[in-house]
Amino acid sequence: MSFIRSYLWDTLEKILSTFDCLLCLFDEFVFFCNSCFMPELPEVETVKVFLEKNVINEKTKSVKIENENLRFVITTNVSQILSNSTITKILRRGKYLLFLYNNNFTLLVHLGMTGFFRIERKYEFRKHDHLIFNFKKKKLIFNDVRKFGFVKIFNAKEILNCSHLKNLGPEPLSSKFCYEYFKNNLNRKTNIKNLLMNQSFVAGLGNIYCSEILFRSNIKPIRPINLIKDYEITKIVDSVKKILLNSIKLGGTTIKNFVVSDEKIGYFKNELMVYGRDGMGCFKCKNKIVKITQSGRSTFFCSQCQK
DNA sequence: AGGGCTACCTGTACGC
DNA sequence: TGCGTACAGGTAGCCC
Repeated sequence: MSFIRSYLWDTLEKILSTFDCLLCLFDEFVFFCNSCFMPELPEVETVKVFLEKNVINEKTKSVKIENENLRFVITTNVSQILSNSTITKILRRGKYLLFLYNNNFTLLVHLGMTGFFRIERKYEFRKHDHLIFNFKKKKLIFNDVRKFGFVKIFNAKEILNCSHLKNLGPEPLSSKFCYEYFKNNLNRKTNIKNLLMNQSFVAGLGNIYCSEILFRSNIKPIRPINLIKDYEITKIVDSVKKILLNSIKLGGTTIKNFVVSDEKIGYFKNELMVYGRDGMGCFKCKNKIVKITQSGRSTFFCSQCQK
């Protein structure tokens, strides 16, 4: 009996300590989760919310550059400019993050394919750490395995006119992205998937969401845009907004499940209807999902449901 | 002018 | 087991 009691107690203690440990690492788990997938608009928005909670009004004591060789070399003036300044606001534009500082400088951040942030009280080096922001009681670390991401410093006045931001199309969740805007921009010679992927047409959509949006709209990704009917424009605009909003919402809820249940799956993986499902049955008609290559990128669709 | 292609990068999966 | 190769994708920059 005492053996059983002791065994149960040990087990309970183990479970509790694991749970406690998981809770402590909650913020890190959030970004491991993100790092499993390419950051598109909803993921960048989730990162933005995380940063708002953790680094707003925190004075940056110093910035250490562990490795300056990202997509663009990190200039040494980044650490000089940001030391002893305070982040007052975090903004998102498309897939870009903007850190606004109280000294009229703005740090432009792109997560690339695998970039993510984590917060630590005591810094522990991990492979592919590139940048460490030292605050009074914590550290913000930028890690990027494939180095497609970058950080660049700009004067606040120049930032909106920089080459990365000046040609970006409207935010898909804004009222600017609507039927009229879509209709007035169909004078390009391309197909619907490439149009949605084009950041100058609409900012923030990536390869995964484009496949999903077109499945929801019942439109084949290779369709030339001059053959898109008016009612289909409405359908696409609607799908863009619904899918993005749903994904942002899920980003905030199922991560908790991820932590508690320790399932090593991304939060929107369960929601994917076509992406990565080639050879498998369509959820609507059971027909096999097809994978093709468009402009060097994989596209997934159902030839039965999408015309 | 603008559309299309490719390099960049590294971990992972797979075949031999 | 171990090696080689293909693949994944966001963006800039080049080419046509």
